[in-house]
Amino acid sequence: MAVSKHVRLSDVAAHAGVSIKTVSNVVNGFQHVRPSMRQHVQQAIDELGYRPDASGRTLRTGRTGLVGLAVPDLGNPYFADLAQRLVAEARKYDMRLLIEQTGGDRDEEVAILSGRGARMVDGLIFSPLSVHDEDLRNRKDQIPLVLLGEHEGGDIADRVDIDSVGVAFDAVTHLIEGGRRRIAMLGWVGTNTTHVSRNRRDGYLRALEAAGIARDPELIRVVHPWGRLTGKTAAEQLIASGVEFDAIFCGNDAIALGALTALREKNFNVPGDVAVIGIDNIEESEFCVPSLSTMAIDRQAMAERSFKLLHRRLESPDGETATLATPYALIRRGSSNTAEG
Amino acid sequence: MAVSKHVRLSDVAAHAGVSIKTVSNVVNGFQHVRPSMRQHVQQAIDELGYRPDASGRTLRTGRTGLVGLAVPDLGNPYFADLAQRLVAEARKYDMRLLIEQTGGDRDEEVAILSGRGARMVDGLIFSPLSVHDEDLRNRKDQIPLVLLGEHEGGDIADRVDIDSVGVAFDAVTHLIEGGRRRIAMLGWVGTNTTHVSRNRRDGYLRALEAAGIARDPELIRVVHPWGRLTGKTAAEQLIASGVEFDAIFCGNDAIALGALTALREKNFNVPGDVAVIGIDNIEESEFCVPSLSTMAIDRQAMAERSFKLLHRRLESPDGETATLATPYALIRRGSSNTAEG
DNA sequence: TTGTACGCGTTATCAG
DNA sequence: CTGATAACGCGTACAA
Repeated sequence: MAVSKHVRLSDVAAHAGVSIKTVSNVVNGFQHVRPSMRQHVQQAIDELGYRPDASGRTLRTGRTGLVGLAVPDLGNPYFADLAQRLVAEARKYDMRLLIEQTGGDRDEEVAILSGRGARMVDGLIFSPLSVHDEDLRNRKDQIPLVLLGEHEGGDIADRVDIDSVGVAFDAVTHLIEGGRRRIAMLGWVGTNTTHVSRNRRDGYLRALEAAGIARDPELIRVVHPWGRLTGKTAAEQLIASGVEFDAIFCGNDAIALGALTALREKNFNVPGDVAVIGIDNIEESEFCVPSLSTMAIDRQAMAERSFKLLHRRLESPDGETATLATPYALIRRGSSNTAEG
Repeated sequence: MAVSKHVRLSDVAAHAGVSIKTVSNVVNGFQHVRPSMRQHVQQAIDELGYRPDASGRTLRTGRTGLVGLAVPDLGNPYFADLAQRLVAEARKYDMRLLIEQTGGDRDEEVAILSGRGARMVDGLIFSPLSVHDEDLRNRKDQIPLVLLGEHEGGDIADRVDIDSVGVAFDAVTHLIEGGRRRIAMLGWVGTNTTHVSRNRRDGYLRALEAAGIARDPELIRVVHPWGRLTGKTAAEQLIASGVEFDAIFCGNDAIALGALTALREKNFNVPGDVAVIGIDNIEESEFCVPSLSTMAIDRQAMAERSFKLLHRRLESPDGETATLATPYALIRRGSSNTAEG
C-alpha cells in the first residue's frame, strides 16, 4: 500500500483555500460560481489530479450510473451486436454497461432478476430465455427493468417487444409465395421451454394454415440449443428421415447456416431443391454461399428504445409500463431466390 | 418516491435485537458466530429482504468488485468471444465486467486509461489498438492494468502477450511449404498506426526472407479498418491490379472471409489457384466454403491469464510486472490445402 | 455566493 | 463471541 492516497474533495479545497462546497460546485458544474473562482478551483483540481469517487457519490445520490445487461451468451453474434449497440447507447446517457451472462439457464436468470448480491446498477436490461412470468412477478429487486424479446404476460415491466409470431409468419409466407409447399421447421425445443421457440412455431403454423397447407409433424424438428452444429445435425436427420421437403424455415440464422452446410454436404441445390430462411440477419448471413434469406430485426432500434424506456422509468418510477414494438423486415437473398433455382 | 426505503444493516439489527456488527458478521460469513445466533440473524435478513449495499461496502473497503474491459468493438467476433470468456472468468473471482468500447480511437483509448470520470473499477483489462507507449506510461490512473495483445515497450504493465510476428511467420511459412511463392498480404495500415499490423507484416517479411523469396511491394495491400468489406475490396483491387499471386495472407479472418468472397466472384479456384490464410480462428472460419485455414489464438487462455495477472496485482500491487505468452497454432483447412487443388 | 455540519451503509478497531 | 463507535468521500440543507 502506502504510496498514493486518494485526493479528496477536502484536499482540493485546502489547496485552493476554499470550502468543500465550492469545489463540489465546480466539479458538478453548478450555476452560481464566479468565473474567476471556477478557474481557480479548476486549477487546483488539475494540479492535484483530483477525480471524484464513484462510491461516495453513489452513497449520497443513490445513483450508480451503471446499467446491467443480462443476455444468454455474448458469443452469439446476435447478442454481441446488440450489446455493442447498447454500450454505445449507454454513453449517450452518461451510463455504462455491466454485463451478465445467463447461459439461458432459468436459475441463473432468476438470480440476476433478484439482483445477485448487491445493489450496483440503476437498471437492468434483460433478454430472458427460460424465465417464467411468475419469476418476473416475484422478483425482489425493485430497480427499473426493461425486458427484451418475446412478449408474454401482461404489464410486468417495460418491454422492447419482438413479435416472433409475426416474424415467423412473414418468413414462412415468403417461402410459400416462392411456391414451396413442404416446408420444414428447424428449431422446436419442446412445450415447456422458451417462448421464442413456441412463438416462432406458432407463426410457422399460422402461415401454413393461411395458405391452406396441411401441417406435418414429421417436418417439425427439435433443435436444442439453437446453434450452428445442432442446426446441421437436425438438417442431417431431416434428410436421413426420408421425408419430402422443399424448404426449411429455421428458428435463427445460426441454425440456418448449419442447415446450409448439411445440405451442401448432401449435394442438395439451394435454392433449387430446397429454399432456406433464417431469422436474425447476423452479419455472416450476407456473405455465406448461397447468401441466406432472413428476417432482419432492428437491433439499433432495440438499443435506443431500451434506453429510452429505462430513462423514462428512472425519471418517473411509478408511471405506467410501456411496450415498444421492434421493426422487422424480410431480407431476400440467394437461399430463397426461386428465380435462381 | 416514497414507497420502499432500503433495508439497512441497522434495520436488520433492530429486528433481530442484536448489534450491527453481529449482522455484518453473519452477512460476511465471519468465523466466530454462534450457530444459533447465525440462524436467528439470517431469519431476520430473510424476513426483511435485506441485501447489502455495494456503495457503502465499496466506500469502506475500497473494492468495487468491478473490472473494466476496454476493447475496440464488441461487434467483432474475436472480441465478442474474448469478452464472453472474460465475463465467465470474472465470476470465478466474484467480480463483474464493465464494458467500454474504444472504436480503436486513440483519444478514446487514452480517456479510458485515465479512468474516464470515476474510480469505479478495481482493475482494467485493455486491448489497445492505437494507443502509444507514452500514453501508457503517462496514465494518471493507478489501478491495476492488464494489457492484451502486441508486446511493444517494456514493463509498463502486466501483459497477456500475442506474438504477432511469430503468428504471421507461421502462417506464411505454411503457405510457402504448400509451394506458394507469390504471396500477397492484405492488412497493412501504414507505418504510424497499429502495432498489430506492423508486427504481422514483419512476420510475413521474415517468412519470405527465411525461404529466400524476394519481397514485392505490389503484393502488400492496405486494408483499413480490418473488416470483411474492406478485405473484399482490397482483394478486388489486388486482382484488378494484374499482379501475379498464388496465395493471400490476411491480417485477420474477417479480411480473409472478404477475400474469399472476392475470389469466388472472380471465379478463382481456392485453394487451386490461390491459397488463403487468416488469423484469429473465429467460428465462421470453420464453416465457410472453402473452410478457412487460420492461426488459432487461445482466447480461453488469454481470459484465464488476464484474471490471474489481475488477481496477483490486486494482492500485491508493487510486485514486478509479468508478461504471459498466449499459445497459438496453425489450423489447416480447405483454403490452403494443396492436396485438394 | 460561500462555508459548516450531517448522513448515506458499510466495515474495522477495540473494549467487554 | 458481541456491542459501540469511528471512519470512508461525497452532496446538500441550512446558515452566514
